[in-house]
Amino acid sequence: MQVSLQALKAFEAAARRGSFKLAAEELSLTPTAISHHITNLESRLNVNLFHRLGRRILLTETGKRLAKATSDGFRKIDSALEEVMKAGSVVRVTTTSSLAAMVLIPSQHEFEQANPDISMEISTGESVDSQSYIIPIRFGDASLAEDSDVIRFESFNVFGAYGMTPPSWSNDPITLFTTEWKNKSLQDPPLGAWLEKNGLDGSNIKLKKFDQELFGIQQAMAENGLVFCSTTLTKRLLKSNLLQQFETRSVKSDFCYYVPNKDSFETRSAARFLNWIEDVLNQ
Amino acid sequence: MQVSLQALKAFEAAARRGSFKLAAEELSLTPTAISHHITNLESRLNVNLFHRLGRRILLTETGKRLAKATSDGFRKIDSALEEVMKAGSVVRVTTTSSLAAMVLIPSQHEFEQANPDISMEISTGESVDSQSYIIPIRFGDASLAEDSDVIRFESFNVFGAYGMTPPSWSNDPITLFTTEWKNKSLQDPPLGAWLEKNGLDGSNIKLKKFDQELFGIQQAMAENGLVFCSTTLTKRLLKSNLLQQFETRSVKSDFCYYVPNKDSFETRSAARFLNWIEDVLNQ
DNA sequence: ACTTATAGATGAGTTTAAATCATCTAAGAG
DNA sequence: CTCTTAGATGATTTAAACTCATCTATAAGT
Repeated sequence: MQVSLQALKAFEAAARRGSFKLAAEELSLTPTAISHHITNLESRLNVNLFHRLGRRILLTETGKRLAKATSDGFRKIDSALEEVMKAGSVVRVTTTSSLAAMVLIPSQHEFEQANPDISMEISTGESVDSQSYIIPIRFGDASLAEDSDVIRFESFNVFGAYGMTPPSWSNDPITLFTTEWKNKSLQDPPLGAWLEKNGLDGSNIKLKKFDQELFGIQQAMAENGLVFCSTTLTKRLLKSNLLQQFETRSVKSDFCYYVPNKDSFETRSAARFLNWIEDVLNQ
Repeated sequence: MQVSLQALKAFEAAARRGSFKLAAEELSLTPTAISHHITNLESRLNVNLFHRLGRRILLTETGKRLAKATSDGFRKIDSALEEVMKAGSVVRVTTTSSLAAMVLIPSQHEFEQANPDISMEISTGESVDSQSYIIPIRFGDASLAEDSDVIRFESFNVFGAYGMTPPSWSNDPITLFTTEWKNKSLQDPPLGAWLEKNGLDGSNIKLKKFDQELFGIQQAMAENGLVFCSTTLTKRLLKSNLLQQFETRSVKSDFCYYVPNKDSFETRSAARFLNWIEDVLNQ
């Protein structure tokens, strides 16, 4: 034996607003609808929930008790719904500063245009958040990550400012920016492998190291030297003629970007984001 | 931007029961209805609430959170509804032992037959209950009660066992049972006024007092004497030929039965009961 | 005192959400 | 391998929810 949830919703709003008219406005209904709901509810429950005082209404004691309970109950439900709906309409990503700057932020607009019902929030760092809705894109050793969690295997190459004269790999001294990872458990970038693959002895290379690839890229763009870094991070810059690649060949590495427990995200927007970012990184 | 409350109800039941089929049974719907509700809710919220494992379902973490909130919310609402519905379908009356025994209990069945959707609960004593649903019928001085609260003005007379020889008011000694109220603030029953009205000097009357009119009535029925008491309490007994009234005339009194704040009861059943009891007492 | 405006009440008719029906798939049980 | 069963899906039906039109009784304005 049930009562109408719509009627309870109407009653709760009328109780809280003290007016059928205001309740109707709040719920986008007519005052007639509210009046019918309240009257039917009172018949159903065999009680008076409101005193009718001319054209004003006043909750009875019984009405007050029911109003408090329904208000508390609906608020609890609405709060949870809001959280779930927010999770379902916002993608929250946390990642390294370099990936954020070079890939995510520049293509955020593209994602949001393709998914108008989802917005993206990007943060950097490795803060642990209790909410399971945050998608962490981590940089690390592919051999230690689950295969299914890897979204990009990294390759490395040397890049220089657009328009600069290609370097003479065997004559003049060359300033080369590279990275010393903050995370000391990671191996160095594969510069040795790159030299070998390109048949270079590197004797004229003067290394300068930053703790973020981003900084080396910025120096290269300023024509202060060359940068040895991830092809992932430079892809967009190459297309935009802000950096150039030389005749050298990139080398694969053991580094990767991965999302721990990638398959555990339950929102539709998380799934769509992950599909999209894999496409962006690997096309 | 709303979600269907029906859908939330369906979801909560499915989450709690772990089965669309069991949820359907609980809500008197088809499993199809549950399936549609859940699917629409997931689309609306942009999340997966259940893992579908063949023909079994398993809540996701998001589903678990929403299930807890909706369960808590609906439970709060259902508890309040249950209390209100109970109040709307049960009339609780507390009154004196005499009125209960002589009027309420004997006619309870009549009330319940006339109002099949309401049941009556009768208690005695003057216990104060925090619930406002208990209707207290009190005995007292009419001059101290609100006019609108009075449901019966009391009259008194003398009664004897059915079939006994009418007494000779001036010759043989007469044992007369009367009442000494527990409530000392009340005046004695109006025996003096009755004697005067009936032109009797009462010199052959031997008074015996109980603290409840009920006891005097019982003694009179056992032919152990006569009883001077309320005409309200004896009406049914006269009709049932269990007591008889003599040629004497009843006297009005300042005593009454009243219901404090009679107009404040908000349940339909309280209203119906009060109308009914006034009819019973005054016809 | 009269007129106008307004909030709630009520019955009838319309609209839309909710539900069922029919059919299917894929698993679990015998 | 066969049968049973729980959930999925699209089409149709049903009933709840809502609006419309009209009314009443008050509150406010003149």
